Amino acid sequence: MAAEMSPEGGEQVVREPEPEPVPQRLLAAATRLFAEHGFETTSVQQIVDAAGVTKGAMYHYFGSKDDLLYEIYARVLRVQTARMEQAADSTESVQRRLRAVAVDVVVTTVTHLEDTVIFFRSMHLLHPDKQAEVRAQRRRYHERVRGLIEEGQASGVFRADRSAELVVDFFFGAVHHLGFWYRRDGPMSARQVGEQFADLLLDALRV
Amino acid sequence: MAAEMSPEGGEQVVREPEPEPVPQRLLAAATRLFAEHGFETTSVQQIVDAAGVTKGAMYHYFGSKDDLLYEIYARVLRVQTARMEQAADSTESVQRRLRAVAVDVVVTTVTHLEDTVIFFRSMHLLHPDKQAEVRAQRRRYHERVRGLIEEGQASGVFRADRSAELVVDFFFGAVHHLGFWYRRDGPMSARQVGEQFADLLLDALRV
DNA sequence: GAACATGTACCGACTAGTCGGTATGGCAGT
DNA sequence: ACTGCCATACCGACTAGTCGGTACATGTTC
Repeated sequence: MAAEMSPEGGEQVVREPEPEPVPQRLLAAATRLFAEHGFETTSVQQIVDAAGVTKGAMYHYFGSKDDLLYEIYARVLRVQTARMEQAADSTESVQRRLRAVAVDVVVTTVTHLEDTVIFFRSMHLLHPDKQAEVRAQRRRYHERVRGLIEEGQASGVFRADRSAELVVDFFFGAVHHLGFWYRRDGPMSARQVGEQFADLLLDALRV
Repeated sequence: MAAEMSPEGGEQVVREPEPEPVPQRLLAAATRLFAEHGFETTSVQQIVDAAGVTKGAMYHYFGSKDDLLYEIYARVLRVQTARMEQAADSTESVQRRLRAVAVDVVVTTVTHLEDTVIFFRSMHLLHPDKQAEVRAQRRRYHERVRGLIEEGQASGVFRADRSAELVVDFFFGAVHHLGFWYRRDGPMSARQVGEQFADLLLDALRV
């Protein structure tokens, strides 16, 4: 669509369907280009070209190039917060809940792999205030999962001689690194990777 | 040392000890600044200021700013290759060898945490040829570890219903993510983290 | 021992190009 | 008439890298 709407190609030839609103097109273009080339190797000009608008339009909706990046972070955090509430707050056993959370975070990560790549590669490029905010929200997520493990350890379901803090760091490290190697067209689906990562996590905690 | 030798400060006032050779000083400054601020947010001028030389000197030894980055990658690969040979090629049990490799890669990663941060954050900034070369060498390392796991699975020491490939991805993901959270002045030493990461890996493979 | 040639290790002024962002204005819709 | 949504033209700051130059060390010749 963006290619068809290339400014070089002249007039807008596609009439239906209704084009995506400019802010969403800008975010989609920014996401793809930041994931592929990096935030700083991507110019504003490239983003607006890919979105089929000009810089005036972009600066109408976004205060700065940095705001585009931050908006991607905000989106990731909204998704992860919503899904955490969904997976963790059930009445099932702690093992099932931990497993559900583990599978879900992998599936969500893989579903938004471009966002994941950008998220972990560009943290240092965020304004320090926003970086602190992002880290704090990540921390809360981390603590929710640690709480599940500690709950299981307290009840004897998980072995208690493993640092819950470190297990969470270990697991999330594995998940966040998916951006480096996972291929959507590879042999394993997101779900399969999620199930196996959950198995590995629960194996590590097995009594 | 670098501060004392600041160009703004005028003449070179430090006579002993013999100053580190310029190329090493440039690499040390580049490593610190790339880890702290990112490759592209760091200017050549900042690097040479920190190294106490000028850009002319830098370009005498390095063809480009990109060459500095590549040299950091080459250094990481040299270290990891040497240590792999050391840890993997013993006559001990496969469990002990896998454990030794696991501890070693964590300790090495933490010892060179700045290099790790740069390595995983800047891969996309390498020239495609060099990126392919780096990935190939990483792949060989990955396959060595997978081979250890498969050897253990074949001999019945490790459970065989876990994908060795995925276990390696899982473990290395956790290790490579250390740059995001590990603090040298934190509660755990590199060795302690290494031992616990090794425990988690071997737990996941336990029969 | 001095003079000279050469090579090395730098210095720092400079440049072309690119960048993010701004100011302004036209147009369509209400 | 006003407002929102853009496009266009332009600006100043900054960049990586180049280039002409200097200082010094070393080896050779006389």
